[in-house]
Amino acid sequence: MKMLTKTHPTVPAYRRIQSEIQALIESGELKAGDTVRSERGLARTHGVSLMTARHALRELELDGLVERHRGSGTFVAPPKIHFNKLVSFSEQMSSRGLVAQSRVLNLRVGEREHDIAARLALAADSRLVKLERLRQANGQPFGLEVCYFSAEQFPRVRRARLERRSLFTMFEQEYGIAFAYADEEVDAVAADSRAAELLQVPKGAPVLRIRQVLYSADGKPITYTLALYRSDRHSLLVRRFR
Amino acid sequence: MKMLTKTHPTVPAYRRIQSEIQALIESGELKAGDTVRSERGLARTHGVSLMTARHALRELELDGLVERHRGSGTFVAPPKIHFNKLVSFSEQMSSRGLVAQSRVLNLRVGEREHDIAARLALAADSRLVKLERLRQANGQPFGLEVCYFSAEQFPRVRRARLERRSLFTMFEQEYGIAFAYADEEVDAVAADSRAAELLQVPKGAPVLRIRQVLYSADGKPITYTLALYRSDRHSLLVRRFR
DNA sequence: AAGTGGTCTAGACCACGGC
DNA sequence: CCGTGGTCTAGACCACTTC
Repeated sequence: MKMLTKTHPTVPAYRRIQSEIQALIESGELKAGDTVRSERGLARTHGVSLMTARHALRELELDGLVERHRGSGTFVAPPKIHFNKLVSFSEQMSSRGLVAQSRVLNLRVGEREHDIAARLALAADSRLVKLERLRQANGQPFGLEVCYFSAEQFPRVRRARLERRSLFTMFEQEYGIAFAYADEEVDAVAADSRAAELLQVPKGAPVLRIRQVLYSADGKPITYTLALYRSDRHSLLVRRFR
Repeated sequence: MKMLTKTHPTVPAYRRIQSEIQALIESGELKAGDTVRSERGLARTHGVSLMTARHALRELELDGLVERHRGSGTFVAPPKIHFNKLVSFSEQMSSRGLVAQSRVLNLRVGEREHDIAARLALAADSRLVKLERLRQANGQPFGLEVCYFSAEQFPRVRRARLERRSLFTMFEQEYGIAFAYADEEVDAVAADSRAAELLQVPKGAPVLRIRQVLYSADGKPITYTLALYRSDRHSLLVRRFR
């Protein structure tokens, strides 16, 4: 019944313990397979009860950072490969050791396209920003992306910035929007003549089409993107469960 | 300090409480938005401590079955739409209101294909079962699937059964294998003449190619499937997070 | 046997929500 | 104000793994 020793916003004790261990793992001081201090050890040195120390380790387990084995201990989990993870184009490229580049082909403000507005849960005649970019990896054309979003809600778009920063970053920094998830519809289509030329493939070549709606943390659709990828340079990885 | 009142395998108290509430939800007795009994209420009627009742509700929350709100209570969560879920062909079809059919084009035992054996973590010269099926929906050709698995581990394959039961079911019933997840690599290719004929599309038409490795619950790869789908009749839905 | 995680108790105080 | 979930205590016994 003490409940003292806190800065006012009262970070729970189990959170502090959890963060401390998480920091050790993220800094590399604890590597995959290393044993993590036991419940009893943590309880003693942090001056908390067993249940509280246990809570901290349980949360780390739920986050996938540690594995717990009855009778033997708690261990740093092997780094997870993130499947079905939402990443920006540049993150995607750099994780494969490629240099990402983007060329803005078109940037128009004020487009009206009913079907796309509908997908973004906007009024049918809403003004949209339409941004068309050619994605390149190591200087080679890779994909063609056309992205739409509300011109009213997001008026500050500057072409120059988009050449360097991702749209992703722009939305986060300029508008404080945190993206949470994206729904993608994937199929195969034949490249039309314009796409073929830009992607440098024969007209009619099969390309991967991805139509994506990106949602913010509060569940609102923010952008709609139609993308065509050269199939020889891009394939999609999906993990399905259960 | 009692710890009595148990059948021998000792189902933990929090699990019993959890199962009981889960049953109420699954049977429809509790519907989305309904309030679930409080920690204190459950503790009293189940004769357990608050921490134990709390544990039960916490697990239900982690399973996504309930939402908890401090100060107001615990509520049945709205039913979740399962994204990136592993389902059989027939489940996939019936969820769209279509009738699934399968025609076995080929069933060969004893194939040796080094690259595929490698993907299944088998010795390079392992004997494989190769099963080729034409998938149809409402009588229309839909996709072409070639599936491989170890002939040594799974010798009991009967053509007749595969026309009706899914491979999925066969593995589960005959070998007690529970599938856990699948990794899929998706791209777009042009239909070769055989695929074009079977799928009734022009030669060279873009088709969606999915190469899938299916894993059992213990993380072992069980089957490798190469599938081609008519793009006009099938598109893949993926949800990506974060 | 010693140490670990898993379950559990019988309380407590707190912050928050709705009345 | 009262009921709710969130955090926490100072213990306990059990099942399991390692030595």
